[in-house]
Amino acid sequence: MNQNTEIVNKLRSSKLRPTKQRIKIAEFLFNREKTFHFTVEKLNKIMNKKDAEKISLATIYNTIDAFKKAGHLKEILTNNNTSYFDTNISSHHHFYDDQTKELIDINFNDVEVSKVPHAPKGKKIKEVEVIISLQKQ
Amino acid sequence: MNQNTEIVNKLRSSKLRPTKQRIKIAEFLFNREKTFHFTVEKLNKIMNKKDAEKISLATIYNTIDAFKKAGHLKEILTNNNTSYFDTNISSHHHFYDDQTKELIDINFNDVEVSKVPHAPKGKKIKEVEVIISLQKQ
DNA sequence: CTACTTGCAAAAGGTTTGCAACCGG
DNA sequence: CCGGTTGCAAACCTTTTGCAAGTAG
Repeated sequence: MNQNTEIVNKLRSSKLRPTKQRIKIAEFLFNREKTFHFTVEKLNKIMNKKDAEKISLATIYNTIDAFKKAGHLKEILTNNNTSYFDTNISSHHHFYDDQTKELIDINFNDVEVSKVPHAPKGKKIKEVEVIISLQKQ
Repeated sequence: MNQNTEIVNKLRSSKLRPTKQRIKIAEFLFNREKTFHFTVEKLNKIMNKKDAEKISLATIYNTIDAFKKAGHLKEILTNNNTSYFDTNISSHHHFYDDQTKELIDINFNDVEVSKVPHAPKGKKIKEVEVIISLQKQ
C-alpha cells in the first residue's frame, strides 16, 4: 500500500471524502516521523507556497477542524489567542514559552502525575494535560 | 485600615496610580473570599451594569494587563481563543470543560506532579500547570 | 505642571459564516 | 445526479493602537 492509498484510507475511515485539498494537507501533516506543532496561519503559508495549487484559508480551517474531530489532531492549550495543533495525538505534555510562543513536546515518561482529583459531579475526565511554562534563564 | 485604603496601597505598591477606574475594578476583583474566573467581556459587563459609572473597554483591558503584570492576576491556559483570568494567583490547577467553557479550580493538594522534566537549554521553568479537561459523563 | 491614564474609534488579528460553484461516489 | 466540499468575501469577535482630553501627585 503506498503512502497515498494510506492517506485516502485514513480519510475514508473517518468518513471524510478524500478530496484533493484534504489529501494534500493530510500528506503534509501525517507522513512524518516527528511531531509537528502548528497554527492555521503557519499551515496556510506552507500549503500555499509559490507554484503550489492554492488551498483557500476557509478550507484549511474546515480541514483542520475535521481532522481534529476525527481525532487525527490535538489542540494544545496556551494563553495565546491563537489555536495551536499537534500531530502527535498520543498522551504527552508540553513546554510552552510565553515570550517566543514556542511549543516543545515533553517525552511522556518525563512527567508523572501521581495524584489526580475526582471529576466534578456529572462529568468525567477526558484528559490530563501538563503545560510547563518557560522563561529565559 | 479600611478596604479602600488596602486597595489603594495595593495599587501604589505596584506603581499603579490609584485612579477611580482601577480602584473600582480592584475592589471588585480582590475584595472576595473565593477565587474568581473571568474573561474581559464578562468583567466588562459586570463593571458596566446600569447606573454604574461606565468604564471603557480599553481601560478594562489596560487594567487587567497591568494587574497581570503586577502579579495580581493569573492568565489561565485554554484552547478557547479568549483570555481567561484567575484572581487566585497561588499555585493551583484547573478543570476545564471544553463544551461549556467552564473553569473550576482544583485544590492544590488534589494534584501531585511527582516527576518534572529538565527545562530545555537556556530556559528555566516558570510554572507547572495541570489542566484536566472534562466531558459529560 | 507633567507624566500617567482614560476613552473613543479605528484597525488589527484570528476565526466563522453564507452561498454559489464544484466534484466525488 | 446528489450531497458533501471548496473558495470567496463579508461578518464576527477579541484585542490592540493612536491620540486627544482628563487627572493624580
